Amino acid sequence: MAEKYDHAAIEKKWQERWEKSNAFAADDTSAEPKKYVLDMFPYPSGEGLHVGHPKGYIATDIYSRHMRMKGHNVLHPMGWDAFGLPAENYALKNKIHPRVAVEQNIATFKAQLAHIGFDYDWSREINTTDPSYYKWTQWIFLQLFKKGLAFQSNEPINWCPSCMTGLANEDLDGAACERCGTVVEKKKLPQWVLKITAYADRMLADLDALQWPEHIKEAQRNWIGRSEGINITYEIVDSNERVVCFTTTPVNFGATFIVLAPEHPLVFKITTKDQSAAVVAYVEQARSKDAIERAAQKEKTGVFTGAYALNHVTGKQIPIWVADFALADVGTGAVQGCPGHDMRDFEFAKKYGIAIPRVVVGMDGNTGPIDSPEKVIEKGTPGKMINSDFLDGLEFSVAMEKTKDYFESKGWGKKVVNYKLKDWVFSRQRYWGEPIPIVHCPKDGAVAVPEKDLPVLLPEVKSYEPSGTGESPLAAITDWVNTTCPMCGGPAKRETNTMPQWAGSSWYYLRFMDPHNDAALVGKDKEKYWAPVDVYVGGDHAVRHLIYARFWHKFLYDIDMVSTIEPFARLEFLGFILAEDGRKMSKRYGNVINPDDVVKQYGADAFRLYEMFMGPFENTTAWNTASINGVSRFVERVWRAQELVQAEDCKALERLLEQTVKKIGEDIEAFKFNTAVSQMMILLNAIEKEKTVGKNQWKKFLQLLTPFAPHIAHELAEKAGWNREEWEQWPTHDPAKLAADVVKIAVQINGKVRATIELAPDAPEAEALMAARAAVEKWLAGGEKKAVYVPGKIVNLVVPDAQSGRGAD
RNA sequence: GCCGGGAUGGCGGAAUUGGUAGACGCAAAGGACUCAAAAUCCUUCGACCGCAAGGUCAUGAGAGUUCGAUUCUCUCUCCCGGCACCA
Repeated sequence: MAEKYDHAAIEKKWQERWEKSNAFAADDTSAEPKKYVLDMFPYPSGEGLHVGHPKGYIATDIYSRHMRMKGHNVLHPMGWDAFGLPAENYALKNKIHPRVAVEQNIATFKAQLAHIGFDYDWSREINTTDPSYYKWTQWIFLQLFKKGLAFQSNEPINWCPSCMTGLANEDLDGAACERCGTVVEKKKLPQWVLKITAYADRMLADLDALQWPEHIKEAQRNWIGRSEGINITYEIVDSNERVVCFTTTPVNFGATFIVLAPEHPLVFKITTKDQSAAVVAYVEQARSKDAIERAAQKEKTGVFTGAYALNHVTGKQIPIWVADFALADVGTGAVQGCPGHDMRDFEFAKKYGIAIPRVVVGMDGNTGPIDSPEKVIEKGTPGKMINSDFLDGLEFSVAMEKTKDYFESKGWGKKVVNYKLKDWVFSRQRYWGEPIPIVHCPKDGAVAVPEKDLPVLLPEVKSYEPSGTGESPLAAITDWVNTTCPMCGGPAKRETNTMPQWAGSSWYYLRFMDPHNDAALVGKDKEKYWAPVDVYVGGDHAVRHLIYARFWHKFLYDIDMVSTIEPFARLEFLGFILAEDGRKMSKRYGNVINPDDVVKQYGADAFRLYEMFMGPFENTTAWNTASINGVSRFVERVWRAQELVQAEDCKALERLLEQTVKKIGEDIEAFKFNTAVSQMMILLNAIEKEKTVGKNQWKKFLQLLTPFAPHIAHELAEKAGWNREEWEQWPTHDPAKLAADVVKIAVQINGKVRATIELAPDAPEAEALMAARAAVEKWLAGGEKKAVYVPGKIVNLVVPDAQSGRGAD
């Protein structure tokens, strides 16, 4: 009897050995095919890792170990995304400097990871808060600035009164701060903004070719929110002003009013004296509500400005209203109301007694007045134009295109593409971030810090609490703020805002290719060798990180820093692990499971196998401690099976082994780890049943097991006496050995299985039918109408209905 | 409301993409070993009828296509995710 498997000792032994031999260092020049396998790097929080975090890391570890065994040169690195609010808030709460907090948290995370036996190349470890790293984050900002893609703005931005900082649209959950749930306010602050919208079209178009999950691509498409339409310019009657309305559906023969958002700059310019008091009051009350309150209103409200615009095609004067259902930051902030053909416009017109003409006849053929919501024919539904002069009889959608052309030819409008995506508000009024490398000079304005002076170091400071005034805490450090202008040498002040948490993670995958380069963010040779990331694994971040990184990458491509148009060729989405109670794992609920405890009790190999065996990789699944027993038993049984190894191959195992080699290779490639694990269990079950396994067969089995359970596999291989070259390679399967001599074939009567027979997989039809009929004789008394034979699969005999239902009774 | 993804035993989930539904595992029940327990091993394990042989029903619901549907088509219900007074 072999001794009981001592996972603690054996796992420690191999982890130390791998670390000492630097076993997983990537080679920048190898001629072997390269694979860059990357996890979304973690944010080292104060809570430490819970069992959900390593799930993705285990998957990439399996994938990359598998690739190494197949002879690939693999880059599988790890690093830390450590700037931003969570670290700063943690530091404030615990009264330690964020730098110290981050150091401690990283140490914790790293120790936890070490126990799981990952194959990271730690020589490439990076940390976004390291000056040698953020030097290049700042460098990218400067390039954006030089190309006019980073600019200053005074537009009102989202301000979280609780986090005391401005936020990008991507940082919102609806109208609330994604971090703390506080409803954001609009605040006018001088901001740095990145022109991500300049890349909207390319980010949209290039999605198609990516090997990404459909729901992520869809989320990005929704977020970019492209819509084609036309900006129509209306003359305002008795005024020199004009109002521009954006519409995708110019049903202009039916346009009977215009609505301005309360914040629209024209509101007070065009409001007549009589209406002034009402408009002022309306705008006041609209401003007092936040976006959520406004959207929650059941009824449309609005007030007439007293002004009219001229409808180009009907020649009629149409009233201009102010209403809060028009949103200042959507389109042009002004909408033309076509109440017969838009539900929202209909409600508004109905309430305020505005004309509702019909200009489209829908499928119901109804040509009467549109007097109830059901009769509204909205865009996207089929219909024909009516009461529309030269458009009459045309299909709705065709007429819209024709209208756009017509308006453009008349100079009344201009076709435009509108995006929901807004430019990236890039300033944060907080301490723990990359300083924005800009100097403000009274003479030269905003001046880039010369590249040779990078990084602009984040100054050490005693008090880094947010001021809440819209000024960064850095503004209080006068000897840091006061500097000289790089252009004129005169006195100037540093930019005191910092970059958002998402800056450092927008390009980190490039730094892993060349982490110690002091002359460039990534050397061209290294970039060409490694790019793009072959497989990127992570959850969440469907929009923010993945859209920001794609934006920066495309910009770096444009300035010839990278050679691919997309950073991540393939993305595998990771389903979360919930707590046993079905809730999110959180310190707050006290339901967190620490991987350290699981590894201690069951071992890293069992832990790894369990997380992969839980279900499909992309599924969200609840942790179930009882279920670990299964994989834990599996590990113990593997250990015991070494006693069954004999010199001679076991014939009975041959075909199953071939199938297993094939299946596990395919499953790893496809990220179907759950079925791969189950296949190994099937093979082990067979080995135990046969009570013997050939030494060569055992070797193959261990090779298949290595990516999943590397510790025990290495230990058993060592005990069997194989050296590294001999066994650290992926087994191949022989397709000829996959085919069976005889297969079980189901015999169906009218699609119901009545018997099984054994046949050669390529048995001729006559033979198959004869055997089948013999097996189900009693069902054929009423005759046979038809026979279907699919070799190797099935025989189906069709009999008259009366015979199909009953058996012998 | 629009878009994307789902729904299979007590539970997690399989099913070669139209061919024996429930692989593999958990939990549960019975048995062996043991003074006992743990561990291990053996057996049972979708529902219903039946002593059994066997049969009937069954992949969210309902229709359809097909010799044959968890898989394809349509309608509906519910769940998860993205967007949303988006003009």
